[in-house]
Amino acid sequence: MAGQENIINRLTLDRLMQYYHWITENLDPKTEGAVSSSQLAKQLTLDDSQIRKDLAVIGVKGQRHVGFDIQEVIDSIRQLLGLSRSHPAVVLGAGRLGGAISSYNGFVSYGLNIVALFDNDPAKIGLMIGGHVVQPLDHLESVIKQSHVLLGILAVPDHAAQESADRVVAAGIRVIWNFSPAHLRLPEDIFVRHERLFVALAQLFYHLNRLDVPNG
Amino acid sequence: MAGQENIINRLTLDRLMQYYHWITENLDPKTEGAVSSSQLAKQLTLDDSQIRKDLAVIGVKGQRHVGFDIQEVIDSIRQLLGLSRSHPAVVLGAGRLGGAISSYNGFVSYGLNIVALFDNDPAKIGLMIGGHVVQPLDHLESVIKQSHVLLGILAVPDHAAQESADRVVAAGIRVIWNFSPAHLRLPEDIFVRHERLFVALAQLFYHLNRLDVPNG
DNA sequence: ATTTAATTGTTAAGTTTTTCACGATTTACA
DNA sequence: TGTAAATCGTGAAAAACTTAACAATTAAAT
Repeated sequence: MAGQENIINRLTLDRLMQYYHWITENLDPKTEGAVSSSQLAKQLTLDDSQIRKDLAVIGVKGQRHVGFDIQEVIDSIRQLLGLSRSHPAVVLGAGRLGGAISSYNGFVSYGLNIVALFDNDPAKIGLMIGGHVVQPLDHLESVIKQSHVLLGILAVPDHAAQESADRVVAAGIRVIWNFSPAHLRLPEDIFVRHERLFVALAQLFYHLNRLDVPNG
Repeated sequence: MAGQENIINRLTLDRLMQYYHWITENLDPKTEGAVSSSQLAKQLTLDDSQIRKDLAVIGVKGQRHVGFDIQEVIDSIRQLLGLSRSHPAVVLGAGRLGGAISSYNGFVSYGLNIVALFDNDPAKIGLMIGGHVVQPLDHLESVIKQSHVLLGILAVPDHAAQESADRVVAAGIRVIWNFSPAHLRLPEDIFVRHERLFVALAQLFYHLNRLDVPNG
């Protein structure tokens, strides 16, 4: 049916973002008109038909013997993700990780707009981190409402994560980017992306341990 | 064949780490003897047979009608990943992210041992960050060799990533945890885990955009 | 004009991962 | 003792995801 749109899955979205990033970093739409799936595949160590499928999902058509129009790929992904718009977000937790997230310009260039940074530690309140004054948690609800914020970024310690999540959801947040190790239990209509950095250690250590074993 | 061991895949390792984390944070082996797969599944929003299969992979047997012995689960995962050992690592990039990684105690408690933090910005060299003095990149090779470091953590900007990776590999690093957005091209025997935080924005923005659409 | 090489679009095949389903046990309890 | 409830272990089914394959087409080269 017309207009019926399937939800694009996580892996495809992640790869589309990678394509966008690589193309905008490495190609100039003015001098280079097209990019082929095999070129992208080689650069990103992926399968070329995977790339053609991903682009088909968002309606980008290639030209045979030529490839995909760079400007069209860029525009389509920008359109799909709203990269030209500003996406307001609040960050909870003004520790080192929260500070890093709040001040990283790479995210800003994609349209992530941190409107406030919160912490409940009196020693941190008032500090300037990455252009943001650290505010007390009391301000959370009013900021979320006034700035119509729908995205919450959690960079709080494990023990505070569930409570923080419940609180931002109650205040109107609908999408959460969770950097805490805690698994959050939230209503089904709240979208959560867990970053779970610590689980990577499992894979890293496992592979390190196998290096010693000759028969590994 | 005896001793033949299949490589445990990424998803299983990640989940095992989650089990370990949840159990050690929430259960006490002394007071609670066993944990059931359905209990874990409920807490982590997973399928219970998934959990039984993951534990079977590492040889942990449960007891019917009881569950899995908590101490045995903990010990087996610690053993598998070498969580009782110290894993020396170097961090490249003493920006906010590199600083956050270097000073996060959560990683330390799993045995990650940051032996040095490097940067090529003269303004940063000599600074104390999370208990580590920032060193110039000239020291990189000697530190890696002297401390027998096999794990390198990259928290450098996009444009410096490939060069940094090549350099640590040349110095003896075999496993890389890459926080830069760049896709690294390295020899096949070097294990790389890409963190690629920015790709999460694709999913977050996509879901945010769909909230507005009533028919989404 | 013909041939060659490159490239898409897409179907089919293959692989991996997750979920389901249920027999076999075991414990608790009436 | 017998019944009910809980739980594992595992094989089969389903779902999700990736890779292979190739006809169709196009541009470039000769």
